[in-house]
Amino acid sequence: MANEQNNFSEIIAHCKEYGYIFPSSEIYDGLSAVYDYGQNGAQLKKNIRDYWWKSMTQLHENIVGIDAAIFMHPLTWKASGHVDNFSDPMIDNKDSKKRYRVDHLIESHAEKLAFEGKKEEEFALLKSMDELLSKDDFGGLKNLIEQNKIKCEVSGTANWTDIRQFNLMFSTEFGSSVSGNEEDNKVYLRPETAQGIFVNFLNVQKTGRMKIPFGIAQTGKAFRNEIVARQFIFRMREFEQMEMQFFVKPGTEMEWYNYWKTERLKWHESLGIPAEKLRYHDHVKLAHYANAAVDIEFEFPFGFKELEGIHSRTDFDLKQHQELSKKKLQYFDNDLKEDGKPIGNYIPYVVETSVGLDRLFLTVISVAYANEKWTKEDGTEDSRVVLRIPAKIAPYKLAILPLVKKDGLPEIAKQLMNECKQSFHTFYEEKDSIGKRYRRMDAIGTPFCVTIDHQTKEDNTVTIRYRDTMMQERISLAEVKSILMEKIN
RNA sequence: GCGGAAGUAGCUCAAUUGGUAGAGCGAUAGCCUUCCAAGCUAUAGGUCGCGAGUUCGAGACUCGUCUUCCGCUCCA
Repeated sequence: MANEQNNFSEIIAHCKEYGYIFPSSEIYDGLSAVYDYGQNGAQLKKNIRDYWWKSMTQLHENIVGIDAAIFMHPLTWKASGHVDNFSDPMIDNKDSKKRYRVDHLIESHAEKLAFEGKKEEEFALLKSMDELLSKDDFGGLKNLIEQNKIKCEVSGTANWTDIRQFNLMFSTEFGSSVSGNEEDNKVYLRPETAQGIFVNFLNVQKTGRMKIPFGIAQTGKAFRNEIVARQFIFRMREFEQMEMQFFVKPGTEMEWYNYWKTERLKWHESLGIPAEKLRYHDHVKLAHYANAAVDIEFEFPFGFKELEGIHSRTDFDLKQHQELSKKKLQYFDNDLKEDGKPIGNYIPYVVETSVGLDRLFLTVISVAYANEKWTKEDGTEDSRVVLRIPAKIAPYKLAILPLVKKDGLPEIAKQLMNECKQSFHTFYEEKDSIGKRYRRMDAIGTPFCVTIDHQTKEDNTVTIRYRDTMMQERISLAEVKSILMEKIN
């Protein structure tokens, strides 16, 4: 356990040291639970995102991608339940440090009153609570708690903090003109990308002439005000999701749920994530919108945690949006029933796959990172830190290294670089000994190095060196590009 | 938010009882040319997290503050 913790700090340090991830606004001491991706991190993140996008849209002809705005009409979040379900007032007991939802605390006291036969007091308490809650009168609620001498079950004291509201969503002001009422201008930064897909369901279905079943994919930033946000990029306030909502005929949702459940696990394995580090975790307690839900969990250095969620969301979202927008969000199914007539209108059911891009990034890095030590043939110790990132998503695909920086070797190397850089990301380096340069490429996860030496000038061959095995072999200079193209696809 | 620990160069860490900051690695430039880090030379880089106080004098002592890490609390 201590070892794993250690390993995790090593990974975090490595990410910073080699341009993968920096704490946000670091020169100002950072901003809690916000991180920036550096030169190598941004490239890796983009490669993962592209890989996902391609596997969703290009490899499934019935899935298309969109890019909806982060700002959405405020009613969106009323419809989704985010406004009402996730902004409960909370209160802490100063002695036990235990935190309660204010309504839960008062309700459990009311139950106690009922148990004692004090029906009238119970009724009065609940009535005043509802009134105060609807007015957001936190001072009044605290008075109510104090008047009723409601105590913490753990500490047994009535030593309470002030009531505070924890909002899941970030809000900001919309429009440059200021109305008298702040609420009029209030918009939220989306806490999930899914709603951008739901509100565009009809636009995409009609303009793309999509037939059910079909999917809409999207990647993008989302924002959540987590109460506690730690564990590096695992839980951030600003993060990126990769979501696909799959619209199906009601009654067929379990079939598709199971399809995506296996499909998504296979996809993660295709990224080189070992099967034994992945597992399903079925939700027993379901969210208000779902009739089935499973997480794909990955064994992070700090334990098995959610990487991707697959939810059968029923017709909850479309139905809600239909109700609040007063627009019909239905699909006319022209497939024929047994009686020869079309099936007709219905609100589709939705199966969602939703993976955190940052979590996937951390997964890839966790799997890739290795601090290796071994004994050389002459008996001395040797070591290296290597990121075994799969070639298809590695930031740099190839490093081109002249063995020495004279005798015309850099010229040959640069010519090769010009030939390759249109096709894939290459890195050129002529400083320091060749071994040191190999180590540097290991540390940032470059899968292949090609070294130009004096023999190159004689027979047009170069050494290709493999990051994972440290093996090397001679190949033709002319074939470098085509060999690389083959290896990274 | 609470409790504990820690903040000195890019990284890892030093600096005797308070006397105006050092090393290794790394980086940069040059030398050497050698297919798996740790050869030679030179250079750069720190108002010791920030603010105040005590003192002739503070990296060190006191208070405050910020940040990070660990634990608890919360998490659709």
